[in-house]
Formats: sequence, C-alpha cells, structure tokens
Amino acid sequence: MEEAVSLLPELAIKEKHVQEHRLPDLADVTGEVRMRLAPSPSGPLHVGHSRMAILNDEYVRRYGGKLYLRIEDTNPSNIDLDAYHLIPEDLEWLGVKVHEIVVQSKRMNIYYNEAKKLIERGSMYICECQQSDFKNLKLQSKACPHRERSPETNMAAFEKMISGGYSKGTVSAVVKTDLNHPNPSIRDWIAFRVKEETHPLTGKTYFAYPMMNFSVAVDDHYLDLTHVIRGKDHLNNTEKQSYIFHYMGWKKPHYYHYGLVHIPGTILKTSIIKKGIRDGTYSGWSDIRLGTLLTMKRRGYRPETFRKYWVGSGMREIDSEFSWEIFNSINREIIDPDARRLWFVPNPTRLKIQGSSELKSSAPFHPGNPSLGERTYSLGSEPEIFIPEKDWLSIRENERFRLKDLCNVIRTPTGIRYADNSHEDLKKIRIVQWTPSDSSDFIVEKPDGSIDRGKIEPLFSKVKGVSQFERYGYVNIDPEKRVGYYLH
RNA sequence: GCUCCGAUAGUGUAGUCCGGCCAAGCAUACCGGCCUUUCAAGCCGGCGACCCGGGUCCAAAUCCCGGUCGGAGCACCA
Repeated sequence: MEEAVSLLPELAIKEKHVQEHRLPDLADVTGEVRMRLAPSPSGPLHVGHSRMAILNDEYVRRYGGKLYLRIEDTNPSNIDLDAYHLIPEDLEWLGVKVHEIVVQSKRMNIYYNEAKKLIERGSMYICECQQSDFKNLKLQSKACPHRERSPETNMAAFEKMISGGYSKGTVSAVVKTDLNHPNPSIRDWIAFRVKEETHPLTGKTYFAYPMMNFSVAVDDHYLDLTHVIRGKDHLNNTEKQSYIFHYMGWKKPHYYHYGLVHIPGTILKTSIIKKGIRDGTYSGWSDIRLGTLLTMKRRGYRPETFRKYWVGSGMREIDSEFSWEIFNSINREIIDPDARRLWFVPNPTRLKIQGSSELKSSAPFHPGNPSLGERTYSLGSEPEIFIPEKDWLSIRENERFRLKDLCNVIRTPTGIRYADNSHEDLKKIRIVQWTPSDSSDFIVEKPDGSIDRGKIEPLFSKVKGVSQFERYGYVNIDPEKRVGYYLH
C-alpha cells in the first residue's frame, strides 16, 4: 500500500477527501447487541422516523446481534391498521434489517404478570381517585388515599380492573416512585389505565392497557436489550422506566438520546395527514406534499441517501435543523450517473423556425456516460418546436440564441428565423431546451403542491425512473401516465 | 414556573469523556477558475466557526463557576 501511494501521489490526496463520518462506538459491548425500533402504528414512517431506524440498524450491523421491530399498540385510540404492514415495508425499503417483529398488544399477559409482581412487592397500587384529585395531590407531593393500601387489596382491585370491572377514567394502576421528586411527572406515574375502545387487533379482549412507560420497561428487559437509541424527548421516560428496572432488580440497557431534528418544508404529523386524507386534501399517504417515506420513494429519493445523511448527523444531543440542501446533494450524487437527460418545456410557446432547411438533432442521454446512447430527431424543413414561455418572454428582438443540440436562431418581430449552426460562440449566447412539435403533453407534480404542465420530447417513452430535465431539475417519471414527480 | 439537556463557519457535522499533535478536519452552500452545446455533473482554488465573562493550568474548543441563548418534558400519547 505504501508503495502504491508513493507511486501515485494523487491517490494519497484523494484519500484525504473521502473521510466519512463514523458513528461513535457504543459503551460496554460484549459480543452481540440487541436493539429495537419502537414506533406506534399510527401510520407509515416519515423522514423523522428514518433516523432511529438507520441508527439502530447501523449498530446492529456493526456489532452483530438482533434488531427488533416492536409495534407499540397499547393505545387503541391511536392505531391505523394499515401501519402494521406499512411500517415493515418502509423499513425494508430503507434497507433496515429487522430480525423479529414484536407486537405489544399480543403481550398483554406479560404486562399483567409483571404488574402483579410489583403489587405484591408494594411498588404499585391501584388508585381510584378522580383524575384531577390525583394530579393535585401529586403537585403537592402528597400521597393519595389509596397509596398505602395493602398488596392484597391492590391485587383484588387490579384483578377487577383487568377483567373489566371499572369504567374508563375511574381507576389506574400507579408505580410508586418518590413523591418529593422535583419533577412532578416523575412522581408516582400511571402504568395502566382503562380503555373502552375496540382494539383493531385484539378487539374487546382487554380493558386495562399499559402506558408506554410500563410496557417499554418490561419489554426492554424481556427482549434483553443491550442498548437503546431514541430521541431526546424520551429523557424523562428513561428516568420513569428506571424505577421498574430498580424494583425488579433488572439490569438496565445503555441509553442514548439524540437531539431533536426540525424538518422544515414538509408535512409529517400523522394526525394532520390522516385528517387530510379523510377530507380529501391529500390523495393518500404518498401525496407529493408529504414527508412520508412513501412520498419520498415516489419522488425518487434513494434509501442510501437516508443512511448516509443520518450516519453523518451522528448521535449528538444537540437539536438541529434538517438540511434538505445536504440531503438532496447526497441523493444527487447517487442518482445522477443513471439519470437520463430529457427536454421538458414547461408552459410551452410554439414557434416555427423560418427559413431553415431540414434539421436534425442528436444529443446524448447522459453527457458523462455515452454508453447510455442518444436521442435523435429529424425535423424536416421549417419545423415547429416548443420552447419555455419564460425564456421566450425574456428574449429580445434580434437576439440570436441556440436551441440546444439543434441550431442557432434569431428572434424576429413575428417569431424566429434560422441563423446558423456555428458552435463557436456557445459560451456567449443563451442556450434553450426545446421539444419537437409532436411532443407529448406532460405534467410535473411538485412538492409544494403546484403543477407544471408542458411538453416532453417524444423519446421520453424509453426512459423510466429518475431523469434530469435539462435546465429544470430531477424528476421521477411515470411514462405510462405521462406524469413526473419532482425530486430536486 | 419546575426538571433535565445542549451551545464549533450560512447549514449539517468531526474533535469535548482521558487538556497539548486544533493557528480547528469533512460535507454542503457561496465566490473564482477549468471543463462542458443544461442554470446538471465533474475537477482545482478560495471565503468562513470554538456563545459571553471569569477561574484552574506551563497549556483550554476540551475542565470548573456564572451569565446568555436554544431545546425537551411536565402526569391516564408513544
């Protein structure tokens, strides 16, 4: 290797420029790791979710081990049945290797059993206070009247609770913590509550559902997780969950909390998207305006882009702004080598090239990759063509400009006239893309919800996937529908 | 208000735990040049940052204290 470097000094220089970010090592790794992704099934995944998926996957790949997908469906009022299959599909597309899927609603008896152990040990009690009373007492660091009841009484109440003996809001199972804890939300937190809704998966089987902090602690233990990576918004939850680990004498996994990312310029909130789909504002989960993985896939983003971006962002606890600029630049690097060039003319203006003999055009599908072939058109004499209205409006009379890969023309008072086909002053004159008169109508849907209508050159039918519309942008095209989805 | 986090160029980050190799690296954006029949890509060069104030130390982006700014959580969501 050293020899090679000295023989090719430019290689050594190159080496310096490809330095990539590497995620920090995890603490206390002994052999394999076991980690998890824990989304709630309220809808498909979006860009924000992709971070936790990629980060966890990266580490399981680095150290070997097991990655669980744990569907957290213990709140029957916030479940979308489609999410149970959409989430694994999103992950597969992202290239995240899930080894096992765990569904919490199928583990209810595990949670009940652990709760009973805590009740026996006097670490959990059943509270029958009014919600507001319970809250007020806690704020004053005072115990509620049910806190010191005997384990037997609590056990009986818990049995009644899980068999449907209480109605919603009248009872809860509470984990004893520390009533003097400075953070009121950490004081005696609720572990189970009654839900009367029908659960999409288990129907009316259960009446008492665990709160996230309880089921997460129990599952993290029984799945024998070594490391947990999640957003900073879980910092308080980590502290709440640690009480369970402490009471049970369980060994805690290592926790990492990455900072929150603000993702500008797109719609991510599942509740808003759902409402929009219901009332017809959005066409579905892959509506062009959304930030779901389904939408991004449809626009032509590559899964590798997500991985590279999130690995580069690391695991710091700083909050940050998602950079579309950088994200798109990563994606561009991946797609550009295969992106065929095409001419698309938005808002076309039809012009006749006066005074021309028969014209022919020939342009490569990719200037950097001649093997992708070329597109050629024979136009006859004095052909009609389309150019973008925007260009036409800014071209002055007598201005000589070039129709790319065709010929130079001059604007006359009434239209355009053939000038020449000199390549000499290409750097000085305006070069405009054009399409022949027999071009197809084509529509480009853009992420801001707007639509560009125009003409696309006939040979677009040979192209599928992401192409680069010259002087316009990258577009993922659907030749059948004659529609493209704007990428960047 | 309370609790807990954090602060490196326009943006995203490396370095911070174990102070010196950091007169701070990389990417992106921007500027200039080359190449090019795209306002794409590529290549070369450039601009640009350790929040502020004290302290410890031979030495601080790194440790300590105070301030400022930003963020998260705050109880029957996950």
